[in-house]
Amino acid sequence: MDDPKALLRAILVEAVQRLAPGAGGAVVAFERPRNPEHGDLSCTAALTLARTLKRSPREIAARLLEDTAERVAQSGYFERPAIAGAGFYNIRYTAKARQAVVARVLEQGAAYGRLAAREPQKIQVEFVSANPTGPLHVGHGRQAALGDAIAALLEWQGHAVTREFYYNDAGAQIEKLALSVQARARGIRPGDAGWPEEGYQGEYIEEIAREVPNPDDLDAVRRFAVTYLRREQDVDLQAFGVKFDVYYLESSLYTEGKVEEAVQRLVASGKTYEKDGALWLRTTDYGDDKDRVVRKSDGTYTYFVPDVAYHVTKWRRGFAKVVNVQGTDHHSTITRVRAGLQALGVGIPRGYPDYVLHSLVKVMRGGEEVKISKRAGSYVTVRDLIDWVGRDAVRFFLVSRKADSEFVFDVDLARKKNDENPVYYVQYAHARVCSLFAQHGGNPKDFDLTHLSGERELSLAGKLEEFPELLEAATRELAPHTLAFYLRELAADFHSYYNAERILVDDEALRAARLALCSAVRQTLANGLSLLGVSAPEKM
RNA sequence: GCGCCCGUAGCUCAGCGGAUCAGAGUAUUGGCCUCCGAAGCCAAGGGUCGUGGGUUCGAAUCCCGCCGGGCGCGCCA
Repeated sequence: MDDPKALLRAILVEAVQRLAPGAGGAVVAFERPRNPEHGDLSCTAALTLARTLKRSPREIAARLLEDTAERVAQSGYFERPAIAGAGFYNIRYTAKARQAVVARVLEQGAAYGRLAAREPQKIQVEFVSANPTGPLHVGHGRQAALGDAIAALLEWQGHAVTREFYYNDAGAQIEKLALSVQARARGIRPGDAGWPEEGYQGEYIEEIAREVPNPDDLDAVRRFAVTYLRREQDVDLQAFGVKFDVYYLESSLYTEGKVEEAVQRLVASGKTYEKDGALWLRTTDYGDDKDRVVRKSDGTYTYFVPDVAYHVTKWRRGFAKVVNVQGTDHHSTITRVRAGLQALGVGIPRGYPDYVLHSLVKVMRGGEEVKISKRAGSYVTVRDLIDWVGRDAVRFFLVSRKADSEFVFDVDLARKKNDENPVYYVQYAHARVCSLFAQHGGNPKDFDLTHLSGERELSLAGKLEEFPELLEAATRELAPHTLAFYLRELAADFHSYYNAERILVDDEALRAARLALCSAVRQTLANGLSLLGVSAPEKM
């Protein structure tokens, strides 16, 4: 089946090139007018061209219209276009085009919205990357929800995606963990004499301490504690429905000589210098506000070095694009890591890697902020959230906001099993369609979509048509929250339609066509929810 | 003090490569089930888009100042 929008674009690009021979096809851009009176698509080419052509947008639009109106209308997919406002070229889909959308969704099924990438890339998304020093906190939850959704979106655009978890299994934090567990095993409690400096105080330390077989062997304690907490994090991630392809150990960067190699390359690049007994890198040459220490005067490396070495492995492993999902508190590392990669001079692109930084999550319950949990002490855990509101609500809520906005997680709202809760609202739309099938006796097999002629059903079909391009934009912006908003809107349109029109009418042909539309809605909801890692229940 | 991010309806937030951008949900108020799940729908009220300038034919959107909030600013990781 041909793609109406691609056809429209081709016609307009051709006309634009006649009008402005130098202009690229990129000026043919479409907007989705909010006001339905302005049609389904609005081409802004005339506005964009006004400056270079030095003519009024309306005049250019009129020329475009004259040149293309006939062909556009003849396609059968669009009404005759019209010029409006400052010079917008407005297009409305015909009933035939909308009916075709329903057919397309049903034909493609679980693949509706997927794209066969024109240029498939090997892409890595690194997220969570929590050190094994305690249970995952809500910030990790936000990263897990965000990162997994971004990875899924990239896969849907046809890319080969690796989900990766990087963790520090050897540094000072781990040492502190081992000392804390050891102290606790010897009966020393936080605040007592002999309690390690800045030791971990959560109750989980006590649990580990109770089970550690040989408290006097610090190495053994360290290994035991790390294994214990890694296992616990895995259980939580599994409960959250997130699965990683690769767990990358920081220690391997040392044992495999990658850290040493990175340092040697940096020195060879001529971008380093010695000062005060330490080795520095001129990161200021790459936009950093101060130079950074590579090797401390005591001979050990700063964390910056393994960080750079780690990103070199990403590049060497063939990841053309890397997305790191982290909290905004890691902001300063961006410039530093990129500068380090540039200084190596191994051909890594300037903006490598990409970052998605998210702000804090504030958990509210009973009108008050929750700041502590029994198990972890000073913070709320992912496990707490899942226990309180269920996995679906946690995942949907955590991706339903722009990453860089602070997020207030309203536990009471997420617990509600009614219309106030957006997760249930969307899932309910899905279950409602399933319930229609149950009453009808299954999914309709034979249907004639030309019976879909009402304004409401055609507009609902139009909403389905937006899905693929919405996913494309969400992926480009690395912004899964737009998908959460879309699903809410689609559910709203469906509920509205359902209340206005009876689906299971006596007229068999009409009934079959309407059920086919509902089926397409269900499919689209299910596809969108699965991208967010949220279930699409048939009954609730 | 410096850097980055944020400030949109009572509340939680979309919109920010300029034009067709004042939006959604929720809360409040009033309607809709003898009929497909009312876990739903329809409608009303509610904002000089933090503030003061600037650029433009046009600014919530771009630029600058200020106010308010968040996060960074180690030879810590």
